[in-house]
Amino acid sequence: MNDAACDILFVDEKKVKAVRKKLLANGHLYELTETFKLLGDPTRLKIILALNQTEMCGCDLAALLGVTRSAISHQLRLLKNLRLVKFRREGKIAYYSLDDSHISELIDAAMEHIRE
Amino acid sequence: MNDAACDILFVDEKKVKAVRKKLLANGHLYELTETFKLLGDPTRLKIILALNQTEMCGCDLAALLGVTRSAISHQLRLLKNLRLVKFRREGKIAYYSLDDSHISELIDAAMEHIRE
DNA sequence: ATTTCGATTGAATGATTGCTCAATCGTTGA
DNA sequence: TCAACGATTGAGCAATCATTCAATCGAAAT
Repeated sequence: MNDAACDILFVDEKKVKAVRKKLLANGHLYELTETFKLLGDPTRLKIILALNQTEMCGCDLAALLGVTRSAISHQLRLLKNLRLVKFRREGKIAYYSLDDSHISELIDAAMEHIRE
Repeated sequence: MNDAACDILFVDEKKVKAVRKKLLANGHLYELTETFKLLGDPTRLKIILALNQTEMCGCDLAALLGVTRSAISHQLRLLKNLRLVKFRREGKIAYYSLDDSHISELIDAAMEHIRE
């Protein structure tokens, strides 16, 4: 009847405490989640995969993905914040590219899982 | 004034077409996105990290993360669908564990990126 | 059989989010 | 100095999503 009592009574407390301790020992839990979250959107993932081939400007990316430049810009800001992409400015045009070689390894690892 | 005209006029069409072709050559784009999306939620990621340590039942996970068993069950269903976790039933209790060794490699790769 | 209890499911809801539109910024060239 | 144009930003909207509650299922024990 009392859920709290149930939890306290039947949970393997020792196991839970040990797992929680190790879980909290990872100080990068938040960044880890945010990184995966960024990759977990079709538009952003396509941006990443495109930039993994070659650097592109916002206008190119908008044309490639069929969305407005504004949408691309919003997403690129998020990707920049987590240092997934960087950019260089050439006159009016900003050319984007991947910031970190680890990212393609990350994607390769995910592909390995999908291929089962 | 006409955005469409702008896009057609100033985009590096050749580059965009080449990138698009390679992008479409990856037939697992959808699954790739869904996999990252699943990892990009704090509750689900903690479930994965916990199960990476040891198998646990739903009740343990609920106690560990401080949410209802129902919430855990909903998330586990998603994780099962994409074959990220599996389970064995022992009487009334279902014990969950990771389905695939690639997942911890995936997380390691993400940690590499975060550590910059 | 009936009770127990963990697991599951569906509906409802509050929060998050990805997009577009409109306005503005910054750099270039006339 | 002004016009052009790609990039950026903020507001608003529609859609998605994570959670809880309540009800049900299924296995085990009495």
